[in-house]
Amino acid sequence: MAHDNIDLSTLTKNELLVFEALKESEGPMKAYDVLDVLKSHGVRAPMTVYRALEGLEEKGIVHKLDALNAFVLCSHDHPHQVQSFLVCSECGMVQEISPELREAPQVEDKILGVVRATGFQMREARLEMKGICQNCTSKQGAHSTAAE
Amino acid sequence: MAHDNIDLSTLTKNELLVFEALKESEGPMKAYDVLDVLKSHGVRAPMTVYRALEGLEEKGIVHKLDALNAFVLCSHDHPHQVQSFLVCSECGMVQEISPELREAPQVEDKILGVVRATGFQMREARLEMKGICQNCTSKQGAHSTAAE
DNA sequence: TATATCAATGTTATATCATAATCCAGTAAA
DNA sequence: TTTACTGGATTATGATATAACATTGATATA
Ligand SMILES: [Zn+2]
Ligand SMILES: [Zn+2]
Ligand SMILES: [Zn+2]
Ligand SMILES: [Zn+2]
Repeated sequence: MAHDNIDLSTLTKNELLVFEALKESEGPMKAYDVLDVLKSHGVRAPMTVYRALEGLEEKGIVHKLDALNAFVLCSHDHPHQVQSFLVCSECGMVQEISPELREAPQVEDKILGVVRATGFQMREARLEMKGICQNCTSKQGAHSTAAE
Repeated sequence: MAHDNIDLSTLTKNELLVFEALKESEGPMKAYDVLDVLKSHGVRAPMTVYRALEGLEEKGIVHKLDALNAFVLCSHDHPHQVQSFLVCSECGMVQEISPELREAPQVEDKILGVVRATGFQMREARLEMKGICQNCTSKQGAHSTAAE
Protein backbone atom coordinates (compact mmCIF):
# COMPACT_ATOMS: atom_id res chain seq x y z
CA MET A 1 0.00 0.00 0.00
CA ALA A 2 1.13 3.54 -0.52
CA HIS A 3 2.81 4.40 2.74
CA ASP A 4 0.75 7.49 3.43
CA ASN A 5 -2.59 5.86 2.76
CA ILE A 6 -2.68 3.32 5.58
CA ASP A 7 -4.99 3.21 8.55
CA LEU A 8 -2.35 2.99 11.23
CA SER A 9 -5.00 2.50 13.89
CA THR A 10 -5.44 -1.11 12.84
CA LEU A 11 -1.82 -1.89 13.68
CA THR A 12 -0.61 -3.25 16.98
CA LYS A 13 2.17 -1.47 18.78
CA ASN A 14 4.88 -3.74 17.40
CA GLU A 15 3.44 -3.71 13.91
CA LEU A 16 3.63 0.04 14.01
CA LEU A 17 7.24 -0.04 15.13
CA VAL A 18 8.18 -2.43 12.32
CA PHE A 19 6.24 -0.35 9.82
CA GLU A 20 8.14 2.77 10.83
CA ALA A 21 11.46 0.96 10.57
CA LEU A 22 10.66 -0.24 7.05
CA LYS A 23 9.47 3.21 6.06
CA GLU A 24 12.72 4.74 7.23
CA SER A 25 14.85 2.19 5.43
CA GLU A 26 13.57 2.97 1.93
CA GLY A 27 14.46 -0.55 0.90
CA PRO A 28 14.13 -4.18 1.92
CA MET A 29 15.14 -5.16 5.43
CA LYS A 30 16.04 -8.49 6.92
CA ALA A 31 14.14 -9.50 10.02
CA TYR A 32 17.22 -9.23 12.18
CA ASP A 33 18.00 -5.78 10.79
CA VAL A 34 14.54 -4.71 11.88
CA LEU A 35 15.28 -6.22 15.26
CA ASP A 36 18.43 -4.13 15.56
CA VAL A 37 16.46 -0.97 14.89
CA LEU A 38 13.74 -1.92 17.34
CA LYS A 39 16.18 -2.66 20.13
CA SER A 40 16.20 1.03 20.91
CA HIS A 41 12.48 0.68 21.53
CA GLY A 42 12.88 -2.18 23.95
CA VAL A 43 12.26 -5.07 21.55
CA ARG A 44 14.69 -7.89 22.28
CA ALA A 45 13.53 -11.10 20.61
CA PRO A 46 13.26 -12.21 16.96
CA MET A 47 9.79 -13.59 17.63
CA THR A 48 8.45 -10.13 18.24
CA VAL A 49 9.66 -8.96 14.86
CA TYR A 50 8.47 -12.03 12.97
CA ARG A 51 5.03 -11.79 14.54
CA ALA A 52 4.71 -8.15 13.59
CA LEU A 53 5.92 -8.85 10.05
CA GLU A 54 3.38 -11.64 9.72
CA GLY A 55 0.62 -9.32 10.81
CA LEU A 56 1.70 -6.66 8.36
CA GLU A 57 1.85 -9.22 5.56
CA GLU A 58 -1.68 -10.36 6.30
CA LYS A 59 -2.84 -6.77 6.17
CA GLY A 60 -1.17 -6.38 2.76
CA ILE A 61 1.15 -3.69 4.03
CA VAL A 62 4.36 -5.69 3.76
CA HIS A 63 5.63 -8.24 1.25
CA LYS A 64 8.32 -10.80 1.79
CA LEU A 65 10.97 -11.26 -0.85
CA ASP A 66 11.66 -14.96 -0.61
CA ALA A 67 14.80 -14.82 -2.71
CA LEU A 68 16.35 -12.37 -0.26
CA ASN A 69 14.77 -13.34 3.04
CA ALA A 70 13.83 -9.70 3.28
CA PHE A 71 10.75 -7.56 3.72
CA VAL A 72 9.51 -4.40 2.00
CA LEU A 73 6.56 -2.09 2.32
CA CYS A 74 4.01 -2.55 -0.44
CA SER A 75 4.04 0.39 -2.80
CA HIS A 76 0.45 0.00 -3.98
CA ASP A 77 -2.79 1.65 -3.06
CA HIS A 78 -4.75 -1.56 -2.86
CA PRO A 79 -4.21 -5.16 -1.83
CA HIS A 80 -3.29 -7.42 -4.73
CA GLN A 81 -2.85 -11.08 -5.51
CA VAL A 82 0.15 -10.86 -7.79
CA GLN A 83 3.28 -9.15 -6.56
CA SER A 84 6.13 -8.37 -8.95
CA PHE A 85 9.59 -7.20 -8.06
CA LEU A 86 12.75 -6.17 -9.81
CA VAL A 87 15.81 -7.10 -7.79
CA CYS A 88 19.22 -5.75 -8.76
CA SER A 89 21.99 -8.27 -8.22
CA GLU A 90 24.53 -5.45 -8.21
CA CYS A 91 23.28 -2.87 -5.72
CA GLY A 92 20.43 -4.70 -4.02
CA MET A 93 17.80 -2.28 -5.23
CA VAL A 94 14.26 -3.63 -5.09
CA GLN A 95 11.33 -2.14 -6.95
CA GLU A 96 7.76 -3.37 -6.83
CA ILE A 97 6.39 -3.06 -10.34
CA SER A 98 2.98 -4.65 -10.41
CA PRO A 99 1.36 -1.31 -11.29
CA GLU A 100 3.24 -1.24 -14.57
CA LEU A 101 2.20 -4.80 -15.32
CA ARG A 102 -1.38 -3.85 -14.55
CA GLU A 103 -1.23 -1.31 -17.32
CA ALA A 104 -0.70 -4.33 -19.52
CA PRO A 105 -3.67 -6.19 -18.09
CA GLN A 106 -3.35 -9.06 -20.52
CA VAL A 107 -0.44 -10.30 -18.49
CA GLU A 108 -2.10 -10.86 -15.16
CA ASP A 109 -5.30 -12.04 -16.85
CA LYS A 110 -3.46 -14.47 -19.07
CA ILE A 111 -1.47 -15.89 -16.21
CA LEU A 112 -4.60 -16.32 -14.14
CA GLY A 113 -6.42 -17.85 -17.10
CA VAL A 114 -3.74 -20.38 -17.86
CA VAL A 115 -3.48 -21.32 -14.23
CA ARG A 116 -7.22 -21.65 -13.74
CA ALA A 117 -7.37 -23.92 -16.77
CA THR A 118 -5.22 -26.39 -14.89
CA GLY A 119 -7.76 -26.44 -12.07
CA PHE A 120 -5.49 -24.61 -9.69
CA GLN A 121 -7.08 -22.11 -7.33
CA MET A 122 -4.51 -19.40 -6.93
CA ARG A 123 -4.41 -17.46 -3.69
CA GLU A 124 -1.25 -15.46 -4.12
CA ALA A 125 1.65 -15.14 -6.50
CA ARG A 126 5.04 -13.52 -6.49
CA LEU A 127 7.23 -12.75 -9.47
CA GLU A 128 10.82 -12.00 -8.55
CA MET A 129 13.01 -10.82 -11.40
CA LYS A 130 16.76 -10.68 -10.91
CA GLY A 131 19.07 -8.63 -13.08
CA ILE A 132 20.92 -5.34 -13.30
CA CYS A 133 19.08 -2.09 -12.72
CA GLN A 134 19.32 0.90 -14.99
CA ASN A 135 21.39 2.80 -12.49
CA CYS A 136 24.05 0.08 -12.22
CA THR A 137 24.06 -0.49 -15.98
CA SER A 138 24.83 3.14 -16.75
CA LYS A 139 27.61 3.17 -14.17
CA GLN A 140 29.18 0.03 -15.64
CA GLY A 141 29.19 0.76 -19.35
CA ALA A 142 30.41 4.31 -18.72
CA HIS A 143 32.53 4.43 -21.90
CA SER A 144 29.86 4.93 -24.54
CA THR A 145 26.61 6.45 -23.45
CA ALA A 146 24.54 6.38 -26.61
CA ALA A 147 25.69 3.87 -29.19
CA GLU A 148 27.51 0.57 -28.90
CA MET B 1 15.11 -30.15 -18.44
CA ALA B 2 13.25 -33.32 -19.14
CA HIS B 3 14.93 -35.85 -16.88
CA ASP B 4 15.74 -38.32 -19.61
CA ASN B 5 17.23 -35.79 -21.97
CA ILE B 6 20.26 -34.72 -19.95
CA ASP B 7 23.89 -35.29 -20.74
CA LEU B 8 24.87 -36.88 -17.45
CA SER B 9 28.51 -36.90 -18.48
CA THR B 10 28.75 -33.19 -17.75
CA LEU B 11 27.84 -33.74 -14.10
CA THR B 12 30.33 -34.20 -11.32
CA LYS B 13 30.03 -37.18 -9.01
CA ASN B 14 28.13 -35.26 -6.34
CA GLU B 15 25.92 -33.51 -8.85
CA LEU B 16 24.97 -36.90 -10.21
CA LEU B 17 24.13 -38.18 -6.74
CA VAL B 18 21.92 -35.17 -6.03
CA PHE B 19 20.30 -35.48 -9.44
CA GLU B 20 19.42 -39.10 -8.77
CA ALA B 21 18.01 -38.23 -5.36
CA LEU B 22 15.78 -35.54 -6.84
CA LYS B 23 14.70 -37.85 -9.63
CA GLU B 24 13.66 -40.49 -7.14
CA SER B 25 11.73 -38.05 -5.00
CA GLU B 26 9.29 -36.97 -7.73
CA GLY B 27 8.88 -33.69 -5.92
CA PRO B 28 10.78 -30.84 -4.27
CA MET B 29 13.41 -31.70 -1.69
CA LYS B 30 15.05 -29.63 1.01
CA ALA B 31 18.82 -29.56 0.99
CA TYR B 32 19.02 -31.45 4.26
CA ASP B 33 16.61 -34.09 2.95
CA VAL B 34 18.97 -34.60 0.05
CA LEU B 35 21.78 -34.86 2.55
CA ASP B 36 19.94 -37.61 4.40
CA VAL B 37 19.58 -39.59 1.22
CA LEU B 38 23.20 -39.09 0.27
CA LYS B 39 24.52 -40.19 3.65
CA SER B 40 24.21 -43.75 2.44
CA HIS B 41 26.68 -42.77 -0.28
CA GLY B 42 29.18 -41.36 2.14
CA VAL B 43 28.23 -37.70 1.93
CA ARG B 44 28.40 -36.11 5.37
CA ALA B 45 28.36 -32.33 5.08
CA PRO B 46 25.73 -29.80 3.97
CA MET B 47 28.35 -28.00 1.88
CA THR B 48 28.63 -30.97 -0.42
CA VAL B 49 24.93 -30.88 -1.14
CA TYR B 50 24.72 -27.11 -1.54
CA ARG B 51 27.67 -27.11 -3.93
CA ALA B 52 26.12 -29.82 -6.06
CA LEU B 53 22.76 -28.05 -6.09
CA GLU B 54 24.44 -24.83 -7.16
CA GLY B 55 26.15 -26.63 -10.02
CA LEU B 56 22.90 -28.21 -11.13
CA GLU B 57 21.15 -24.85 -10.99
CA GLU B 58 23.82 -23.27 -13.16
CA LYS B 59 23.39 -26.07 -15.67
CA GLY B 60 19.64 -25.41 -15.71
CA ILE B 61 18.84 -28.87 -14.43
CA VAL B 62 17.53 -27.81 -11.04
CA HIS B 63 15.45 -24.85 -9.86
CA LYS B 64 15.21 -23.53 -6.35
CA LEU B 65 11.80 -22.71 -4.94
CA ASP B 66 12.58 -19.77 -2.71
CA ALA B 67 9.23 -19.81 -0.99
CA LEU B 68 9.87 -23.37 0.17
CA ASN B 69 13.64 -23.46 0.51
CA ALA B 70 13.43 -26.51 -1.70
CA PHE B 71 14.80 -27.76 -4.98
CA VAL B 72 13.19 -29.50 -7.96
CA LEU B 73 14.33 -30.90 -11.26
CA CYS B 74 13.43 -28.71 -14.20
CA SER B 75 10.71 -30.29 -16.29
CA HIS B 76 11.62 -28.57 -19.54
CA ASP B 77 13.58 -29.58 -22.58
CA HIS B 78 15.53 -26.37 -22.80
CA PRO B 79 17.05 -23.81 -20.46
CA HIS B 80 14.78 -20.84 -19.82
CA GLN B 81 14.88 -17.43 -18.18
CA VAL B 82 11.42 -17.41 -16.66
CA GLN B 83 10.41 -20.19 -14.33
CA SER B 84 6.82 -20.60 -13.19
CA PHE B 85 5.52 -22.87 -10.49
CA LEU B 86 2.23 -23.85 -8.96
CA VAL B 87 2.61 -24.69 -5.28
CA CYS B 88 -0.26 -26.32 -3.41
CA SER B 89 -0.55 -25.07 0.15
CA GLU B 90 -2.53 -28.17 1.05
CA CYS B 91 -0.51 -31.15 -0.17
CA GLY B 92 2.79 -29.54 -1.10
CA MET B 93 2.51 -30.46 -4.75
CA VAL B 94 4.74 -28.44 -7.04
CA GLN B 95 4.28 -28.20 -10.78
CA GLU B 96 6.49 -26.26 -13.15
CA ILE B 97 4.18 -24.70 -15.72
CA SER B 98 6.27 -22.45 -17.90
CA PRO B 99 5.51 -24.58 -20.96
CA GLU B 100 1.84 -23.72 -20.66
CA LEU B 101 2.67 -20.06 -20.30
CA ARG B 102 4.85 -20.29 -23.39
CA GLU B 103 1.81 -21.36 -25.33
CA ALA B 104 0.52 -17.93 -24.43
CA PRO B 105 3.67 -16.18 -25.60
CA GLN B 106 2.25 -12.73 -24.99
CA VAL B 107 2.79 -13.29 -21.32
CA GLU B 108 6.52 -13.76 -21.24
CA ASP B 109 7.03 -11.21 -24.01
CA LYS B 110 4.89 -8.64 -22.28
CA ILE B 111 6.63 -9.10 -18.98
CA LEU B 112 10.02 -8.81 -20.62
CA GLY B 113 8.88 -5.76 -22.57
CA VAL B 114 7.53 -3.92 -19.56
CA VAL B 115 10.64 -4.69 -17.58
CA ARG B 116 13.01 -3.65 -20.34
CA ALA B 117 11.15 -0.37 -20.65
CA THR B 118 12.26 0.46 -17.12
CA GLY B 119 15.88 -0.05 -18.14
CA PHE B 120 16.24 -3.23 -16.15
CA GLN B 121 18.36 -6.00 -17.64
CA MET B 122 16.67 -9.17 -16.53
CA ARG B 123 18.79 -12.26 -16.06
CA GLU B 124 16.32 -14.62 -14.48
CA ALA B 125 12.80 -14.60 -13.12
CA ARG B 126 10.71 -16.88 -10.98
CA LEU B 127 6.95 -16.85 -10.60
CA GLU B 128 5.74 -18.81 -7.61
CA MET B 129 1.98 -19.20 -7.34
CA LYS B 130 0.45 -20.49 -4.13
CA GLY B 131 -3.01 -21.94 -3.91
CA ILE B 132 -4.95 -25.18 -3.86
CA CYS B 133 -4.36 -27.77 -6.55
CA GLN B 134 -7.13 -29.48 -8.48
CA ASN B 135 -6.58 -32.71 -6.64
CA CYS B 136 -7.03 -31.16 -3.21
CA THR B 137 -9.98 -29.07 -4.37
CA SER B 138 -11.91 -32.09 -5.59
CA LYS B 139 -11.20 -33.93 -2.35
CA GLN B 140 -12.45 -31.00 -0.27
CA GLY B 141 -15.69 -30.11 -2.05
CA ALA B 142 -16.56 -33.78 -2.38
CA HIS B 143 -20.31 -33.15 -2.19
CA SER B 144 -21.00 -32.07 -5.77
CA THR B 145 -18.71 -33.40 -8.48
CA ALA B 146 -20.03 -31.77 -11.63
CA ALA B 147 -22.12 -28.67 -11.03
CA GLU B 148 -22.02 -26.11 -8.27
C1' DT C 1 60.35 -37.54 -12.94
C1' DA C 2 59.37 -33.66 -10.28
C1' DT C 3 56.37 -30.05 -9.52
C1' DA C 4 53.03 -26.60 -10.50
C1' DT C 5 48.22 -26.01 -11.25
C1' DC C 6 43.38 -26.41 -11.01
C1' DA C 7 38.86 -28.24 -10.10
C1' DA C 8 36.31 -31.02 -7.20
C1' DT C 9 35.72 -32.61 -2.81
C1' DG C 10 36.16 -33.08 2.22
C1' DT C 11 36.01 -31.08 6.91
C1' DT C 12 35.18 -28.08 10.68
C1' DA C 13 33.15 -24.41 12.43
C1' DT C 14 29.98 -20.80 12.34
C1' DA C 15 26.56 -17.54 10.54
C1' DT C 16 21.92 -16.61 9.41
C1' DC C 17 17.02 -17.24 9.42
C1' DA C 18 12.85 -18.87 11.76
C1' DT C 19 9.78 -21.20 15.11
C1' DA C 20 8.28 -24.03 19.32
C1' DA C 21 6.95 -23.78 23.82
C1' DT C 22 5.97 -21.53 27.81
C1' DC C 23 4.96 -17.84 30.73
C1' DC C 24 3.12 -13.21 31.75
C1' DA C 25 0.40 -8.77 31.59
C1' DG C 26 -3.61 -6.24 30.48
C1' DT C 27 -8.49 -6.22 29.95
C1' DA C 28 -13.12 -7.38 29.47
C1' DA C 29 -16.90 -10.16 30.85
C1' DA C 30 -19.32 -13.03 34.47
C1' DT D 1 -12.49 -11.47 42.28
C1' DT D 2 -12.27 -15.05 39.23
C1' DT D 3 -12.22 -16.45 34.48
C1' DA D 4 -11.02 -16.30 29.89
C1' DC D 5 -8.82 -14.23 26.16
C1' DT D 6 -5.33 -11.64 23.47
C1' DG D 7 -1.07 -9.99 22.45
C1' DG D 8 3.44 -9.92 23.91
C1' DA D 9 7.98 -11.45 26.20
C1' DT D 10 11.38 -15.00 27.07
C1' DT D 11 14.03 -18.93 26.46
C1' DA D 12 15.53 -22.34 23.90
C1' DT D 13 16.13 -24.73 19.81
C1' DG D 14 15.53 -25.97 15.00
C1' DA D 15 16.40 -25.24 10.12
C1' DT D 16 18.91 -23.23 6.45
C1' DA D 17 23.24 -21.69 4.47
C1' DT D 18 28.11 -20.26 4.06
C1' DA D 19 33.14 -19.21 5.42
C1' DA D 20 37.53 -20.88 5.64
C1' DC D 21 40.79 -24.04 5.03
C1' DA D 22 42.72 -28.85 3.99
C1' DT D 23 43.00 -32.71 0.77
C1' DT D 24 42.82 -35.27 -3.34
C1' DG D 25 43.47 -36.46 -8.03
C1' DA D 26 43.98 -35.36 -12.66
C1' DT D 27 46.60 -32.76 -16.08
C1' DA D 28 50.19 -30.01 -17.85
C1' DT D 29 54.89 -28.98 -18.50
C1' DA D 30 59.74 -28.03 -17.29
ZN1 LIG E 1 2.34 -4.66 -3.11
ZN1 LIG F 1 21.56 -1.75 -9.22
ZN1 LIG G 1 12.59 -25.34 -15.69
ZN1 LIG H 1 -2.84 -30.21 -3.34
